[in-house]
Amino acid sequence: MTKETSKSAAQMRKGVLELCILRILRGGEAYTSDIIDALKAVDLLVVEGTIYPLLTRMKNAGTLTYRWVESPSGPPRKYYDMTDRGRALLEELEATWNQFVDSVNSLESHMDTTAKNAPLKS
Amino acid sequence: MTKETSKSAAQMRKGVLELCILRILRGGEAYTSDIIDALKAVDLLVVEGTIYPLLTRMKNAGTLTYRWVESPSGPPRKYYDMTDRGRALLEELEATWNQFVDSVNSLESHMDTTAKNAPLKS
DNA sequence: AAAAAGTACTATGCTTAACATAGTACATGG
DNA sequence: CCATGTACTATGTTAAGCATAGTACTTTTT
Repeated sequence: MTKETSKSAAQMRKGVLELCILRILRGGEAYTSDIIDALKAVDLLVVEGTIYPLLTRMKNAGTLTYRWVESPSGPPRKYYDMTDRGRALLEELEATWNQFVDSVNSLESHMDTTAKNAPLKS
Repeated sequence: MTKETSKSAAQMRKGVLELCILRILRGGEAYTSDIIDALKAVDLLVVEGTIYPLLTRMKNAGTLTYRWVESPSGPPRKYYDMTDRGRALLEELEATWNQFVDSVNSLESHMDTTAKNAPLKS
């Protein structure tokens, strides 16, 4: 992947991380490292620094809650879970995402949309 | 669509507009209003102000060229076309896009990834 | 018991692309 | 000749991912 496309990839990630987190949490509560690992596994995250503030934003927005759970090794963990508001948002984001993908892919086929206005070659 | 999801939609658009423009131009040269209309038709663009600077960026990056064409009504138009570099970038962005969609959608199914680390309920 | 290492979370600033809005220039029509 | 419409340009704002550094707590090591 070139420098140019990796920049595009970073931009594409914007806006879907929230959806991805909600999708992960649909399977049950998880703590930050679990979420990070799941996202990294599918190359949707580069660094931890991105996810911590996002989880805080989502918690403040009322889409997530967390509870402290003692860890077998290390400091206690925040286990996150969806709220009802989060479940509603997930549904909306699913619809938005599917629409979005359809829109982008629709540009693959009908390339005559612009042809009707094409000028004569000089 | 709520205020929250429309924000997400705006974020999702980031990074794919370049790909979309290249997809549109694959069908042949087009001028800015053609491109804007095509993008608006599939809800991938809100305002013109976004696309003009983007086309300039892409021209400066060497992925696009343009030629002036007299208009039947109004000022002359910039007709854009892909360069060889643009065609190469298009291929890369196609791959990046497909990978990206697969990644996001892969989070739909295996929701047991995190379950193995799930704590006991208190 | 003190030092070292590892884990989990927090805080600050940067970059970039979409958005918003206003403004300029040119051509046609009344 | 002025009004209207079309095409392009310019400037500033916002927001999310990225980069990096730092704090706090726990377990392990010597």
